[in-house]
Amino acid sequence: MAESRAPHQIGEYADQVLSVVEHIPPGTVLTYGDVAAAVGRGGPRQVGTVMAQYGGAVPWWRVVRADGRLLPGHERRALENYRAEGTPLRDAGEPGAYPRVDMRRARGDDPAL
DNA sequence: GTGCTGACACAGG
DNA sequence: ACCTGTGCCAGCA
Repeated sequence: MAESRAPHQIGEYADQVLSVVEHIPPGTVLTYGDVAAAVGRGGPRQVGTVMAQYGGAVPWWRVVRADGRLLPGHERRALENYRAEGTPLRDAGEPGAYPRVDMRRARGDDPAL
């Protein structure tokens, strides 16, 4: 019963998702689907929803779309981190067009997958 | 109960 | 490279 009503306790699902993201080693990235698979529950959309709310507490830039696209509006922020971590990128060479993560090389080697 | 929305994935054009 | 539609799962009006 009476569990002290913690003001909005983070659901266990969100907790697991954040945990996985925290464990992504620098220089590598995972897709939303990968994280969902690692957690073993929900889908990429659920992961996205969780990240939208608590992403600020974890290295959100290490989670990208399956095509290696960066978050709309945060490309700049992500690039800064990738440059500092040495994350392999695919340069488009076109000005104005932001580069994308080279999934073939940057994808995390998480054994959960 | 129905429908829309969302930091997604994938196939087609 | 871009856009569109469909499938998926959960939350919310």
